[in-house]
Amino acid sequence: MADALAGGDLLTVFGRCAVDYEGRASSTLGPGDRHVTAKPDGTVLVHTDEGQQPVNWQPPGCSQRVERDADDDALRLVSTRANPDEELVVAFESVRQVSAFAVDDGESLSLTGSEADLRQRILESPGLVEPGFQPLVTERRTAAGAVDIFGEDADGNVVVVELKRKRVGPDAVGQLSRYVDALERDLHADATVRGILVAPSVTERARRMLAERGLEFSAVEPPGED
Amino acid sequence: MADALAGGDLLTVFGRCAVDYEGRASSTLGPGDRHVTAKPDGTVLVHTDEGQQPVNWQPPGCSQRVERDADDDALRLVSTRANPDEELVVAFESVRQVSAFAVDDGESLSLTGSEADLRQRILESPGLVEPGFQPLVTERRTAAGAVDIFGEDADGNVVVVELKRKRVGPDAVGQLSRYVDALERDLHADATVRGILVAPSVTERARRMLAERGLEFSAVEPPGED
DNA sequence: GGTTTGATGTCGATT
DNA sequence: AATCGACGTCAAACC
Repeated sequence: MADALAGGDLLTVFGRCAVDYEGRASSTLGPGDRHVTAKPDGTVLVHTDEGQQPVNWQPPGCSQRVERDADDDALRLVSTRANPDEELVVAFESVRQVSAFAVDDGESLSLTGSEADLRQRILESPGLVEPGFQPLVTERRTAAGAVDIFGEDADGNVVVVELKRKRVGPDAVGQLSRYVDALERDLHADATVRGILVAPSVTERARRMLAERGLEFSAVEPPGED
Repeated sequence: MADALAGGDLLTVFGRCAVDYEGRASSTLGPGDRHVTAKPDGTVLVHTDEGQQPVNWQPPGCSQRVERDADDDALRLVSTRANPDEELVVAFESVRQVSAFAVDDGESLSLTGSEADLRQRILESPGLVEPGFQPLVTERRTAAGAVDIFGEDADGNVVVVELKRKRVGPDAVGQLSRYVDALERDLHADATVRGILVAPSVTERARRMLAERGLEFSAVEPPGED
């Protein structure tokens, strides 16, 4: 088992265990049946029978080792990392299955429908934002961070576009607002800066917040399957 | 295997497979060795040998079924859900291991060091924010959302406190800023509203943004292990 | 290594 | 069912 850990295999253990974590936060989990995965990149995942997220975990890059208790011969998986200093201990009281798999996987995921795809769509058809909109730069830096699309409208006004791939809430309004404020500062007071939130839809509270700040919304869907 | 899916077991399959997903976004993944988990609550996880996150997944509540191809006898795991309409298909070309586990887990995770723990600490020792601070309400509603702690300072000014358990960036400043703006509206212009961001530390950009908006920062650590 | 932001984020609470 | 904000968020891009 220690060989598998050292040899680049993906290791899985199913059994009854208790889990302790100490690091950015602290947690304890009493005994129960769980599925534990230790990946060759240092990742550790502890899964119960419910939920998409692991109940405990350790990120890639961690050091992992298997210990066997001198007294009761019980199995323990210990994973540690520095910066931040964190430790995860999975203490098994019984083990039902241990497996080691050699993994051959050369393929990587191809995904469409992301914000990057929406940006591409806007750059190809700027009129989707509004007639006459002209993109000038993407990722333009401001004192408040990088603007998704920086451009100008049909009248030559500066336009800041913030993109979201799905329905937006107050957080996106805050983001757009920060960028508009920062640009008005950067460009002094000589230019009108319009802020347009581009997303499939907007929540009611976000719509009110946009109105209060003089910001706008334009409905555009991210590209679907092609 | 279909029995295990129906019977409340946790099912795992390791083998060479291709994965297709279509829903909020779309993805394809060519053939490779992966570890697939199907939980009795409807969760599906597809893990490669790298990374903490699954390369593909389906959330709890999905309907899952196992199909065997009439022609080549190949195994397929199909998971679907409505609202949003999503489908995940894992098509195996070879299987190295199939396991089904009955899971007995009555314990739940106990975690300390969360934002809720930080709030508790502040309510017990309000002076940590600043001398004379008096909490009045938690989760006070405003037009922009609920404020973490609403209170007043030694001079009777209204104080809005936004809590974060770790170092904060621009997003937290935007959040606090929205709450202060909303409260100044709600309470008309007759009161001074102070906004204080309470967290272990702040990034440089966030510090500048606080200063620009007349907001404040107070360094408080979340409670560690007890 | 720190900072900033996107994500098929997920998850829980509340309306 | 929709909304909102926390999360040991994770992960990537940029500096």
